[in-house]
Amino acid sequence: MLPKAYNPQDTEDDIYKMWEENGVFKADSNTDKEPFTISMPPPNATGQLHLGHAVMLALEDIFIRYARMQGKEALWVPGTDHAAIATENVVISKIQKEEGIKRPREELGREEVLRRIQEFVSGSQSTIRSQIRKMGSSCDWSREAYTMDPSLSRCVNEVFNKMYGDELIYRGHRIVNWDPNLQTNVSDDEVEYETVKDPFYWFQYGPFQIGTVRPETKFGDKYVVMHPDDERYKEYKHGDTFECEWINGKVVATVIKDEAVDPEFGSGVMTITPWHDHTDFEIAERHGLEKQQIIDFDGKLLDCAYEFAGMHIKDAREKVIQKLDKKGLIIKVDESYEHAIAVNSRGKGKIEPQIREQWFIDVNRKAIPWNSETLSLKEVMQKVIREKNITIVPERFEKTYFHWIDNLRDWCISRQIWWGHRIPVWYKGDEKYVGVQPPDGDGWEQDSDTLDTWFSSAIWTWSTLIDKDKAQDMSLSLQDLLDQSPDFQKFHPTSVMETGYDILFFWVARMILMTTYATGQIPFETVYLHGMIRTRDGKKMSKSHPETCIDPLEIIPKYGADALRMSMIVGQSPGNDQKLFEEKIAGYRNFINKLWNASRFVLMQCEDAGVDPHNPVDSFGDLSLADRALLSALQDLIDDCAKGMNKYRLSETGEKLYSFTWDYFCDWYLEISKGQANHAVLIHTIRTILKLLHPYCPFVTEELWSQFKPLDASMLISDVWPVSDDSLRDQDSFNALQVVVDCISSVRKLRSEQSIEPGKTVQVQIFTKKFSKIISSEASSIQRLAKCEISIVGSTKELEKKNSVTAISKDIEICIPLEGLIDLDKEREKLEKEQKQLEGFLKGVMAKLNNKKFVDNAPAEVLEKEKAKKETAEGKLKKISERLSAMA
RNA sequence: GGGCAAUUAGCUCAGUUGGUUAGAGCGUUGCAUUGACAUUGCAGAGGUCACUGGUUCAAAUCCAGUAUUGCCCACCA
Repeated sequence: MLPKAYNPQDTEDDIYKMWEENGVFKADSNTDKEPFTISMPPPNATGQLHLGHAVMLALEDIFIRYARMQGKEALWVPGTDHAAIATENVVISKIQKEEGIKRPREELGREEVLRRIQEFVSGSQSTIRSQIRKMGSSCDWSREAYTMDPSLSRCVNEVFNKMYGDELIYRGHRIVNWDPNLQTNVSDDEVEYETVKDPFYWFQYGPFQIGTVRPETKFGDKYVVMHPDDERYKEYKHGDTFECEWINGKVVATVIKDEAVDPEFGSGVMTITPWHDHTDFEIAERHGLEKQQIIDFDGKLLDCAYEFAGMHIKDAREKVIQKLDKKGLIIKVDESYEHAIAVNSRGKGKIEPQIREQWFIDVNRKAIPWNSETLSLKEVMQKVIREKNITIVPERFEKTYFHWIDNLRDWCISRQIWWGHRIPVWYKGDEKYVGVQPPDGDGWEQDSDTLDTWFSSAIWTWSTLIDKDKAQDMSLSLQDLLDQSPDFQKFHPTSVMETGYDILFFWVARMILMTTYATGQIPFETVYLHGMIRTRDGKKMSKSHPETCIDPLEIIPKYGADALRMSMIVGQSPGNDQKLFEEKIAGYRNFINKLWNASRFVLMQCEDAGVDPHNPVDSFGDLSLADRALLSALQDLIDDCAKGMNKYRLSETGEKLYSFTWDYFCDWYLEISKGQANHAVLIHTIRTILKLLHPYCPFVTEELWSQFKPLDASMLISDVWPVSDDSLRDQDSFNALQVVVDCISSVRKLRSEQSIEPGKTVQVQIFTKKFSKIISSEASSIQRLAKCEISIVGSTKELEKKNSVTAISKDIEICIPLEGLIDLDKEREKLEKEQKQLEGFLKGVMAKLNNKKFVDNAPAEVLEKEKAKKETAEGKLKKISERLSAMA
């Protein structure tokens, strides 16, 4: 016998082990079955699973389990990401903290640092692996991948090489977002802005007044820029020069007219620092101006600052101001100026733009053959979405996506860190070699930079499917590798890319770009974007607020993975954030337990009746009204689930399953069936519910399945998804049961209104013509559940006199009118109103159906629906007019 | 500055091409409960669907505007 309450801790690990040992997660590339593939967004190999991962794992596992039960060849590829900057950052500061080494890179050297990082990553990976298992994720561990695996690294180099060959990758001196703390540059997308308050200084610069928050960068300024249409500065011509007193003596300045200057801001004149500012850089490029480096890569001032040289910019500001003030060049200071400063999203170091030689991907060069055209990467990215080759759920993110592409600049892919894929370019003197492998001969030195971590992530859907042995054969080209990898051939393109909307740009857009370019295949059919999980106050969950922060590793032992999964799925709609708190999880724990106990009850019933719950259900025998209604509702549930799952409406489907199981099956059917159970119906229904619920809560359903599975069946995870059976559909019985339900609840209500003692049986007269048959056949159930004795009175005459629901005597006799007790005027009014509405409705539907454009364009399904609407409305209308004329 | 969204019960949220009386969970109130389950059951209270107009036989749903909140992108020295 099962224990009274479900304890997930007793079962979950064993069940996962059973699945894994039986190889049910493992997909076969050599099969005729339709493939269904998901590439798991690889967690960073830096730490622990958090709720963001948990929601991702839950969603994807539901998709995968559903597909698997539908008989598809379901493959879910797990893996981890080396997370270049994030990981290096974590390990470096760990070394600094734990070993007191101030500059680990300098002191330990490249090899040792990489070894330390690798060590850290290995530990982290095994933690993550076990955490993914805890969630019940049915991913194919035999195909586990890591962005730094040899075969994946090979793909990285192949793609780099191909792009270089197509002149889509170039090296150039550009202004980049330099982080002096981490000694690397970061991409535009990794830059965040923080609002700070800084004094805003006004200086006299020759005849002009200029404003700045950063006087410490102004040493080299020798251009003044203004808008060409600015009337105030008409007298100054582009190219005019003048001499003026500045920080370190006199300088010669040149007037530049450029439209980038906003005449409304400040005095409409500014000086520029092209080496350290994006806008200034662009202005300087346009006019061919000199660029001078003022700040070095550590954030210290260079020689051009004379007496300030070597000083950190943080300290220089005050000193520079003092000097300018002495010279009388400061006009005024605005102390409460607010502006945004750029920081690195990794580590929050302040960004100091610098000009450096970097590797870029050219997003505008037309180099990709596409049908009959040649497109740029940007255009490819736009095209696949515009032409609906990929569906984004929810759709509105398409707009955000296009907006991002419109603003997209060339992608800087080189990073000055050590952890990651080293750029596959080698130098010897002035010679340069680009290739997948190092060049032959001595004296070649590889580029010291590594690639942006998103470069390898961008090919994740397919680099993980490349045959590992084939990848060692260097004689094969990239195309050969693709052609000769069975997994790639079978499982790519993938079916769904499920991830958080926050990495739509970082990752999803780049996968579309890189994969479509490199393989000619669009990486996925659907992008499903989930929202962030927030605390009850709507704040981001972060480790700094442990009191409101929910840690899946604490929740799972307490409530079970199933409950956690359901609490994250139900109530979450794609693309929207959700608030999660413990009470909600407890609610689903209760649901799991309810399912458990319902099963326990059914098992008891079977035992009492000597029925083996493993029996096959071939026929149901005699069906009661309740049985027929239940089976009918079950068919609708099966259809709703399939529909909901196919449309990725997981929240709605989960809710339906919840309410069917609890409200209908447990609270009604099981109550009614007490004493007169149809075991075949009970077993069939439980089995169906377990199947439908399996994707949502795999552990408890698998555990219960072992109690109910037919003798020849195996594990639930690999069982077949239910299909509805129209012969079991019985709308009349379903409606009739509603009458019985109404009847019981009316009696209960009256009992409570009349304050009748709970134990006491009451007599109830039910006046009804239409439902007398149903009620008499279900009399025993009603009497038992409502604790009453009923008598059915066929005539309504007697009741009409009373004209209301009445307790004739306080505790003896109660009348329940179900029909026949009608206020004629009210009824007529109601009917007329309904008639009017229906007529209007019909008019609308007819207009649609007569509209040729609609009929021609609408999908068959929609058309059917409209026709059905029309028919039901017509039927209703007919009935109403019949009733109305009968009343008259 | 540009864009995207949200506003529904005390709280958290569903509500999909406009269609009966706007739903759920939690909380709350009353009652019940000794054989599936107190991780329970039954019943109830609680809503001007942010506001103002418009379209329609019919609007939480579509349109316009207003207010508040959140997010994304860009960024001005």
